[in-house]
Amino acid sequence: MQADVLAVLQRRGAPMSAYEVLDQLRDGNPRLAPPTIYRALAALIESGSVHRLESLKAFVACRGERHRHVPIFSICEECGTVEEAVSRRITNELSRIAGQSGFAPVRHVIEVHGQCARCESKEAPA
Amino acid sequence: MQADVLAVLQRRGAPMSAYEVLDQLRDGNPRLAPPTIYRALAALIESGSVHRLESLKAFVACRGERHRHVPIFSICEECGTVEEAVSRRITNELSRIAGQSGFAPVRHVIEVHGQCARCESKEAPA
DNA sequence: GCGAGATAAGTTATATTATAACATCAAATC
DNA sequence: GATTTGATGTTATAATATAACTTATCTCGC
Repeated sequence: MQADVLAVLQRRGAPMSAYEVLDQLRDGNPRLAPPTIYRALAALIESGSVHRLESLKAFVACRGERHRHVPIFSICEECGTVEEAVSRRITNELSRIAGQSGFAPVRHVIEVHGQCARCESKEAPA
Repeated sequence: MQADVLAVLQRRGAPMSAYEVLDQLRDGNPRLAPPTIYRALAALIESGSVHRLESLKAFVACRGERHRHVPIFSICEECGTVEEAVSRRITNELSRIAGQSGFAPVRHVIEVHGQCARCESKEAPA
């Protein structure tokens, strides 16, 4: 099931809601129910193969290295495209800030909303 | 209504779901319905007085400067405490990364989950 | 083989979060 | 006082997510 869910997300290459994934997989398995999908997603997230985009309530296949990185997502509000980046500097700086108050980070959520280059140039073509 | 909602969030000083806010305000106004709360929250977020913690699906009164800052939230998964911080370095670095791909940021979501100093020391007291 | 334990998936029901769509009301303006 | 405007009320429902229990499958030791 995890493989199926991951395959759907990878084929799409863009964020999908859990229910979109569900609908896809129901084509081949009409009795599929939400818990099955959510469990597969939880396992995939645990293993780092999938990320949840908190601010979109959506899921996307990981496109960076699969472990121990802090992904930074750029989310275009026009076309929905999502880019995944990594930055040691950001990671370090977040650790530093956390350290100041003795906070022990376990998980980072970094999501930047805006407009990608493509959509920007379309909108303000001057 | 915005004032009422903000007051509830400030009194609590911790994240609350929209429905928790709703329940509070229903004490004085039993017919209150979700859209009213969500509308007030939307306006407060727009004005910067309230933030939505995406990864908690919850809302919190702003405790930083009210405008034009990029808040960084530390969320303790033990006790639920949330700290709000600001870092020019992070903001700058995110701009730099965005700039590389021509992405124009509009809104940043930075949330760090982990354990606060207090809960950490309680848990591993050696 | 076969039973015990572990893991994943199925199933049913429901909880939680959020919004659409339309109605009402009150103040501001003319 | 009619009219527009903006906030709120009201009803209904959409979208997201999980609880709780059941069933199937696998594997390991015997």
